[in-house]
Order: sequence, then structure tokens, then C-alpha cells
Amino acid sequence: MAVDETCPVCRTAEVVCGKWTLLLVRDLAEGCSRFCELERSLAGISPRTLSLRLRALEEEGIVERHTFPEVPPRVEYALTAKGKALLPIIQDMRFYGERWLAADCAESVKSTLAAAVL
Amino acid sequence: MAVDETCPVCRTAEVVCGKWTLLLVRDLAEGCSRFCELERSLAGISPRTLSLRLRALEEEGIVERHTFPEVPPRVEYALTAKGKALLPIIQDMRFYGERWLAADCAESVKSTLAAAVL
DNA sequence: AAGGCTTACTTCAGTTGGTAAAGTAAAGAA
DNA sequence: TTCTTTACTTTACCAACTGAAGTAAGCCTT
Repeated sequence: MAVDETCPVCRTAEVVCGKWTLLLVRDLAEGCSRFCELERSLAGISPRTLSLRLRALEEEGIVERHTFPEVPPRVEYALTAKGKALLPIIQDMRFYGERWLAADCAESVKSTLAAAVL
Repeated sequence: MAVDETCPVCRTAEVVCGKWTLLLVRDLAEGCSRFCELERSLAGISPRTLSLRLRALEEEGIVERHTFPEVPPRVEYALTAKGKALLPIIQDMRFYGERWLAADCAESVKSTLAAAVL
């Protein structure tokens, strides 16, 4: 990616800015732990991307992977402490989305005005 | 992108998860306002990407653009209130980067252990 | 008068990252 | 014997990003 490694914001951006990464962390935090649960929860993700993302996050020490030698195979994923430490970012994103990116877009102007008043 | 529009985290992710977007917002917050300043600050960004990103952020109401009809041309960019509202996310990312992604990678294990102790 | 200077871009060809659809393995159930 | 389930991988394709170069516009030097 060739971004400045001395900047902590850049380092975090490299970890976090892949598509789906933060949504995946959120779902893991909310209790989804299996591949197909995550696949269903992240409607639209391709299994290839989910697989790549999980592997990358595992390498970075953000998720832990536990395999159970059963049939059909069972694999569970969980956040490490390093992964859970990302949750404040997600909480800020939730707040921002609620406050500034209203689901019905006509409201966004109103809320901008409301913000100016507050 | 086909992500769930009813989820505020997803809505924010769509705005924010382009490469460079958050770094650009950070630099705008820190006072960079002109195209070439941003280009220098975001070492490695292509002018095409910077241009596309600025336009997209302008459309989303995150950045304001002011052109001055001078020669050589001058264009200044600034964050709107909606743009400044992204700064807590960036602050969290800075904290995460400092705490969990140490510049000298050998330290990351140590800091994980330190975290477990705290 | 010719050419260089600066800023703020655009254009083009090429690489990287993500998607869609299908395939694989393994063993118990019908 | 074929069907099911889970957790993927494979292949081919498309969209986003990169790097290098080019453009416009007018003041400044030679």
C-alpha cells in the first residue's frame, strides 16, 4: 500500500480499510462465530472474500480461529483483545451513521441544520 | 456496493472505506487545504485518486470546495460540519494504531501482554 | 516572441482487489 | 446411491487504484 508507517492513523487504516473488514469485526463482536453465519449476516460478501479477510485478520492477530474435527466440519472465529479494541471505532461509525447518514436521505439536511443549532 | 442500507455502520463504511478517504479527512482537519498540499501530505496518492476522492466527498457534503479565479489557479478544500463529525473515528484510529500497531513490530506482542495485565 | 513556470487537474495503460458462479471434500442421513 | 451440510477453493470477470504523462491558462524571463 506504500502509506506512511510512522503514522498510527495510517497503520490502522491499512488494517481496517478493506471492504467488509469492520462489518466483519462488528458481526464477530455480536456473536456470529461460524463461516456460514458470517456469510449470511454480511449479505453480499463472496465466500472468497470472507475467507481472505478472515485469514488476513487472523495473521494480524485480530481474530482467532478454532477448528473442530467434526463432520460436517465446524470452524469458529472469535475476536482477540486486539480485535475487540476496534469496537470503539465501530461505535463511532454507528453514531455517525445515525446522526449524519439518515436512512431516509431527505432527513440529512434537516439533521445538518439541527446540528448547527445545537 | 450492495451493503445493508438500514445499518448505520454500513452506511458509514460506504462513505469512509475508500482507500485514502480517512487520511484525506485527517489532513483537511489539520489545515491542508489545497490540492498540491494534500498530494504532498498523502505521499503516494495519485492525482486521479485524489481528484475522484475530493469530488465524491464534495457530493456527500463532507468537503466544501472554493475556487479562486487566479493564475495559477487556486482551489481550497475544507471540511463541513458533516466532515468534522468524522474526526472522532480518526482519533480512535490514532489511539488504536499507537496502542496495538506499534511502529516497531516486535513491541506488538509486548503491548498485548501489557493489555492483558491492565 | 518563445519558452518556462505553477496549479489543478485529466488521460491512458496496467495492476490490485472484490465479485459471481461453480466446484471440492468428507461422512452421516434418506 | 444420491443428498445434505460446512467450509472453503477455483476460475473468470469487473471495478478501483496506480504511475507516468499530458493539458490549460496566463504571468515571467530571456
